[in-house]
Amino acid sequence: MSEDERRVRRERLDALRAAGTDPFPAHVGSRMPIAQLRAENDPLDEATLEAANKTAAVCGRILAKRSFGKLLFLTILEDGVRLQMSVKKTEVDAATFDFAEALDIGDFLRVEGVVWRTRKGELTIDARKLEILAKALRPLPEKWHGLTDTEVRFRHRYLDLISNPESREIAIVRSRAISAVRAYLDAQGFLEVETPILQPLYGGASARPFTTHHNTYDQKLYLRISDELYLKRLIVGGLDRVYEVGHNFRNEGVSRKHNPEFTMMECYQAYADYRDMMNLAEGMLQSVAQKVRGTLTLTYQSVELDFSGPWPRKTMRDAVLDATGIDFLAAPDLASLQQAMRKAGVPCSGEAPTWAQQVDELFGEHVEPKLLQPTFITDYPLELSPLAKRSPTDPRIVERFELFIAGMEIGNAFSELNDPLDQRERFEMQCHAHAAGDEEAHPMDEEYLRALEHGMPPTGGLGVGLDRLVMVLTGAPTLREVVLYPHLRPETGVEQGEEPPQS
RNA sequence: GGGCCUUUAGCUCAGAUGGUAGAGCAGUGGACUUUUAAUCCAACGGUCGAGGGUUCGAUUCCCCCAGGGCCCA
Repeated sequence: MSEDERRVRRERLDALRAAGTDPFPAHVGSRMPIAQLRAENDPLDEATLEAANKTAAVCGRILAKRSFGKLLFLTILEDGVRLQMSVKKTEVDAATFDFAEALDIGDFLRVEGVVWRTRKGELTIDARKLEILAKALRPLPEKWHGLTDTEVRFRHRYLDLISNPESREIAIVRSRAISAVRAYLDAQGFLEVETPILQPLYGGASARPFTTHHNTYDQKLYLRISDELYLKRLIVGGLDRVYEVGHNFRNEGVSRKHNPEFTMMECYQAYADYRDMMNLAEGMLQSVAQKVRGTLTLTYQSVELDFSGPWPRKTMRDAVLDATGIDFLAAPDLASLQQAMRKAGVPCSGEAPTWAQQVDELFGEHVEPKLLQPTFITDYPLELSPLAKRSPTDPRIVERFELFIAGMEIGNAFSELNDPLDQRERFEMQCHAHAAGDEEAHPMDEEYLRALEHGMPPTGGLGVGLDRLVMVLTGAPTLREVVLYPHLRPETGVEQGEEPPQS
């Protein structure tokens, strides 16, 4: 019969209980964070520490154990910082030494002891008193190679966070970045609000929704695909600067840049337009980069990104024209645009059903991947933007921009359409598109129209994809790296609540 | 959804033109008071992702399914 590690650990847990020690005590004695202990003692040399003979107590999880018979070294980890501890047979009683020897990698403990420095110069706490804080029944991933299996890293993110400091760093940067976004908006007088995630009607973006059901009301509900329409109703209500940070849900596949649920910041500002939103976006992202990375020069996949402004602003027409030689405004319908593409030698999938979608495809294929430096692309075809205000100079386009960084759409903004009659027409256009097979087309929203009919001031709105922003800030190659729990298919053949054999 | 790759011990990985498999780390026993990927000795550890087919025999070849990755839509 082979040794089963979980059984061995379980037996040790039982032995602790049998000896009257709670392996999961409720209270933790006084302690000093390891980071603080290091900060105070790292500058001190061996002789100084020996003369000081300082006592301290720290807590942490055991990462490694090196035994020398009468001397034991353990490496513990607390809040991302490591510390070596020693247990000497000559300095503790026999029971404490045996207890230390029976500790497993992964266990949490509290140690009180004397701070010293080894011959090799390692700051170490020499135990006088040891207490277990929590027993681990499973081992940690391998100490040298760590955990690399992507699937395990995502399914058991806690192991990833322990094993891979880069993953921990991403989680920390993410949190700080989102805090920095909030701080920036708060400082600009924006009010953070919360709007429904469960909505009777979805809207504010082109996407298919998830559906769910409310039992007691026997009501069909959608998980929101954006916050937009509810936030703009608050503008109607006189909350002139509002924002929300939250999850949106879009019923679509997973890719390097997509997860079915993702985090978005949306903000709306009364008496502003999309130009104001450009300034806001630029200022916000510069502030975030400076705060969390301490610089306006970032490196993404070995490309240096310069966040110092002003960021280039280019119309979609010019961007497509420069990349392909095609002026889509001079080819104002699908047939002439596709003819222009053939003439320019640009491959045409022939799948785009409308002029605007052909423009979108051209842009997505030939322009977007090349937009590495922060760039605002402005003036989108009206059909692609049913909630944006028409350009006063060209009725075919709207006052909208998207912000691109590292070849990804990071932000989307427009001068919000506040003409209820125009908005109704746009919804009707969307309904026709839906009837013609565009499943992502926007549904009619009478409640929203009603709010607009009461009057909405000129308003600028901005959405920023925070997951992608964190990708840019951390250099992460995929969105899954910056989402702690990315969407995965259900695992097959999972061991369910398996009990180790009882002794 | 399509193409390619991948799934072997708890972890990181080898491997056989078909004869049921190895290493390092972890774990176990032993030695060891300055290690930090500790070292040394010994024993232990596997439904080779699931199912089916071909075969005397499949983890290996074929089919199919599932998970994961990359690229494409």
